[in-house]
Amino acid sequence: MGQEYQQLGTRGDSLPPLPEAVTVGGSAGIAAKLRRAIMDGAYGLNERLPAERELADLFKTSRGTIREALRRLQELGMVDRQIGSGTFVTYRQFSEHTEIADVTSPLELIEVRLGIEPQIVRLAVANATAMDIERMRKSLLKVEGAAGDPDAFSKADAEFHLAMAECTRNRLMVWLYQLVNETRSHDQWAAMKESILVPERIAQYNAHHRHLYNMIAKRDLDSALD
Amino acid sequence: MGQEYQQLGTRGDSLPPLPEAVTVGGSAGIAAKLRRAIMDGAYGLNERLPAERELADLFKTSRGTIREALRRLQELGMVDRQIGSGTFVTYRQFSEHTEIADVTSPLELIEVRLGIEPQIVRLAVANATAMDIERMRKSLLKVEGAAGDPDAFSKADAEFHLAMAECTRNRLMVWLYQLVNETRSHDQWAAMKESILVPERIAQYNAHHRHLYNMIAKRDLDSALD
DNA sequence: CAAGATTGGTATATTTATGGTTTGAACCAC
DNA sequence: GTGGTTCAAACCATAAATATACCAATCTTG
Repeated sequence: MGQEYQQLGTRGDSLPPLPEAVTVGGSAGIAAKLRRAIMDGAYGLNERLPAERELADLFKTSRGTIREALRRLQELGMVDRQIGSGTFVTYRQFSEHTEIADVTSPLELIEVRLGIEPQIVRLAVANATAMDIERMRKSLLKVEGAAGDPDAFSKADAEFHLAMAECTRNRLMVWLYQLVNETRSHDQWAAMKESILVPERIAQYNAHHRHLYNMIAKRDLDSALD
Repeated sequence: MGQEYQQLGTRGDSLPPLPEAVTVGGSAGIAAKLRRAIMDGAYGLNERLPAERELADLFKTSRGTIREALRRLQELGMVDRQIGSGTFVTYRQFSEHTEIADVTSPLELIEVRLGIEPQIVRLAVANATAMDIERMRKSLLKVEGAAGDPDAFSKADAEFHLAMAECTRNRLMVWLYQLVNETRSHDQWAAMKESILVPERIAQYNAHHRHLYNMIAKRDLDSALD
């Protein structure tokens, strides 16, 4: 039984001499190595670590020791373990630059959306092809079919409006609208979704959707912008 | 499944002998590979992916695993699946500013700009602070001073409209408008600039600018949207 | 238009992989 | 000796992957 971690006097680790001092052996040392690996990004957020038995083989130690090391990481909140699945990283590297989506309030999103959509309708009425309208029709059916599930509705709703944006045949417009949709998928909006998308509101939206579709399909601009 | 974490050296106390290991097996790995393929353009927009049974054969896995992977892609909004037809890509590569800018025509840019600006004016009238208006005034003076130089005028014009966008106090709106401005700085637009920005047209624009400024400064919505 | 083929959707049972737990032995520092 | 740690092996509970069959919508072909 090679007990290689007993050389307390000598630092076997070739990493720069950290003030944390000598690399200890056993579960503590393994925990430190794994922690370092996670913080260095070797394992990203939500990624799975090797199974306990594999780690035991890799570190030439027993599974019990690996479990002890993982238990420490779990107490540190760096990993989450799930029976039957594996051990997953929950540590988030703080490299994130603040995305616009993270600082956009639902009100700002609605303001932009309301501002863009009338122009989308105008251009859609003018430029939509038969294929565009067909795609829009399918999206309409899908969103109407998802009226019972707020989550599915939200997704289908985004798809419908995107299909409408594509009717403009304006790539920049499609791109802008897609960005708005992406923003919509973030935290604050997701939190509001449940409370906003009550059946009554969904019914209103669906009526509006069908109205928009009919007007674009019939090329009736004045009515669509009511 | 079969991922062999190669045993490196048998150094007793080595650096973390951790597996490179991004290759998570199972559905997660399959999903990652497919996602990569789509984002690399191997499958374009609205293109059909191989059938589930084919993919299962390709990846040497079961259909259930393929379905799980596709389900993840669907949740990411990258694919759409239709019974009897297949799985289709809904992901658009236009996520980088540079790419969309290169394929946007001046007409598309104008369409978007005309669509956004009325809403910007509305929100600006409602939300502008004294400081915002002061900044807008300075930009107005600068753009009026650059009337003789098409290049300087174009730059100052963008600055003026950005100042107006900032009057909305809507970060998403400002962000969108910045993107529009960035797009405007590219080749096709630059080529047209010389021919479009004749003195007469510049005078028209400047009159419009001053009108917008006055209306926002006076909080006069109806008049601004004439 | 009708029939067969193709495709995604669903269900079920089996196998495999993984973390959780227990037990017992060996070793070490105190 | 005592307590703590490590090692080793076995077993359990859960989840994922596999394998198979069938259904429903769609497409293709005659």
